[in-house]
Amino acid sequence: MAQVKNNYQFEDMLQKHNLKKTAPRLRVLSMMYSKNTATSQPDLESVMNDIDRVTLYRILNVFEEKGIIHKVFDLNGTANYAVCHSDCQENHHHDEHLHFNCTACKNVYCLNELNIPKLTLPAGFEPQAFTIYASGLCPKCSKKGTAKTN
Amino acid sequence: MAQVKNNYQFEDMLQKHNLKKTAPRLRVLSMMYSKNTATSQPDLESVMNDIDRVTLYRILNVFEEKGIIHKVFDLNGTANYAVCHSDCQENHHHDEHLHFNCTACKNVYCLNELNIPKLTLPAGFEPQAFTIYASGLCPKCSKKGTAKTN
DNA sequence: ATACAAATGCAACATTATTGTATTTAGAAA
DNA sequence: TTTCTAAATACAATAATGTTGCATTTGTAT
Repeated sequence: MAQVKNNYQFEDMLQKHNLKKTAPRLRVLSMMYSKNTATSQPDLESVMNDIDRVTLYRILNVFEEKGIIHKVFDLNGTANYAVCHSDCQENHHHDEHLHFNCTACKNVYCLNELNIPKLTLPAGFEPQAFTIYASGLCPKCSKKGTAKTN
Repeated sequence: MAQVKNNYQFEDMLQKHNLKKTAPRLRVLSMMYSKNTATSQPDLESVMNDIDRVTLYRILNVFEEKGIIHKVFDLNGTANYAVCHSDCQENHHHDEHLHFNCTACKNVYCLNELNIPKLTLPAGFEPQAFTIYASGLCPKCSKKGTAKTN
């Protein structure tokens, strides 16, 4: 489920990160916290179409720097943005979770719960971060496909 | 090491996929087979700067459709292209390997050898493909960083 | 209430990708 | 070899995405 927060909490978040409480920022926050999937850049732009495109880019950038959201590219290379779970810090993201890209509805899910197995790389490679992408059908779409009715 | 092939083999590859043997296609093939890393779209364009940009896009697209190369987005969302290993077929890629993106030299390595552990997703998710990204230092760059001299 | 830094809005521009069409070319057929 | 045709390339135009600089507005500390 989506993380439910009210406007006061969003204002607190901004204050905590030394960001001014502005209407565009609050709207972006509340939009992203109302969903349990990442939002694509095109979607964000069309939903927030009265906010200047450049402003939106800048809001997303500061939010990412501050560890409020993280950026993830879907299988088409399109930027998607999702709220970070609690333990992200400024300039140090803990987004080593699995990103699931549904091939039907195109939604990107962040599966935080999943623990990523440790991988051993060939000699010489010094990995610092991992991200796993899976594609296929999400619960909603797989249900549709196999359901007797509909 | 890079897979070494000569021009005759490239011509065979094209013929096998019912593609005409043209100079631009052969040049793209030989360029990509000469490297052991993926090539970014910007790099491709600057190296192949006398081939029309649109032609390059179309060549990359058919090669991908035919299973000759695969596209991988690096951590910045930039498209990178790499030759597929043997068992890729038309419209059915087997690129479930690990992509290693070096944070220093920006190169993307396809680590085919590595076997990907099976992951269990939350109920309802029906994964069809996995890709793992790792970022960090590649052998060349990690050596540079720790070397006494240089 | 004022002042100032920060944020927004706007204009211009850069890069990456797509579509349509005329021209050229590879390869098959005569 | 020459001719023919579908395929491939080149070129022009446009769309989508992302960036930079600067003037204006706004949040907030004083």
